[in-house]
Amino acid sequence: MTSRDDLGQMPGHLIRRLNQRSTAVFSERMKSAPVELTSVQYAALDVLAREPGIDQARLASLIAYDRATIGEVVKRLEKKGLVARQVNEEDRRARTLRLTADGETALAQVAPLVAALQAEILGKLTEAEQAQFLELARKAVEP
Amino acid sequence: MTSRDDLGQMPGHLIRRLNQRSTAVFSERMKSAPVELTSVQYAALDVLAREPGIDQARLASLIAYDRATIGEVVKRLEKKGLVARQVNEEDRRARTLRLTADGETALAQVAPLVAALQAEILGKLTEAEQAQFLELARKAVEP
DNA sequence: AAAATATGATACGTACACTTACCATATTGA
DNA sequence: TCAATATGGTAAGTGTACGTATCATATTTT
Repeated sequence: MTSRDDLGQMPGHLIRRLNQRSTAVFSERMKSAPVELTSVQYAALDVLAREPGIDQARLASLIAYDRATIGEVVKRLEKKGLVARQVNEEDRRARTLRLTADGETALAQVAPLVAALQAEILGKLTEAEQAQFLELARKAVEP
Repeated sequence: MTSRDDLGQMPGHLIRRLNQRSTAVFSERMKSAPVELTSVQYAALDVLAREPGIDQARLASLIAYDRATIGEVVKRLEKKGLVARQVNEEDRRARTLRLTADGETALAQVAPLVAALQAEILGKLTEAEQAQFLELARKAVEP
């Protein structure tokens, strides 16, 4: 019989391992941060800083997440006191999201760390290769 | 103040979205399969077909997963009747893993589907770009 | 051989990630 | 305007994914 394709060569497998490396680097570097955030939590804070007052559905769509997942993430951020949630009086179904003062501080402290760790994720590649990879990745996730 | 890097350009974010796309394609295509497997479950079956009799720790290391996670995955595969687990008499700490007949069948049925869906994950890229991407991804996850 | 150490597996806890179903509120359209 | 539909949020269920602790069994060291 013909042998199946090697798992290790499959896009799906490679991408999963890449993501694994990415989250490992993120949480490792985050250990030395004043506030410990997961990468999703960071993404949420980042978007809320740019677009204060949006609701959860919009937040979810901006960072390409599921509504239910974002609900959980926001709940944890609220519990940590980094995000404030209040009912939108114009549309009582929606909850308006904002960073708290602590949230602003946390984001400001963590942002440089996150920016710095990005290169490390692709640390096995040369600068040119990293640029090339990002180019291809951007194209691959296009809607 | 200087503006933070755009989230959408960050390796970590891009990789996460890629992985999201990958798992979405996988589960979408799997809906029409005779046996519905997750990508991790498939990876486990694939490795067990090549190396019957290995234990969970070795399986975890071969597909680059955490021991605890694989324990759960194997438990579900056992429940589905696709994998058999038995205490290794040479080392009573270890559990020896094997595909059942159903497991062999499931793998044979699903393997072509999985192979076919791989290209779709990178469907936004040309053939040449896909090859280039895989090359870079392989290098990026090197140990 | 007893003590120290290492390793396989599991349990528990935390955090995603998504699906489906459901409730509340808005919007649309007959 | 009132029924049909759409949308925001939550709840429940499934399945990763990993850290830490613990237990059982092996291996190594003294």
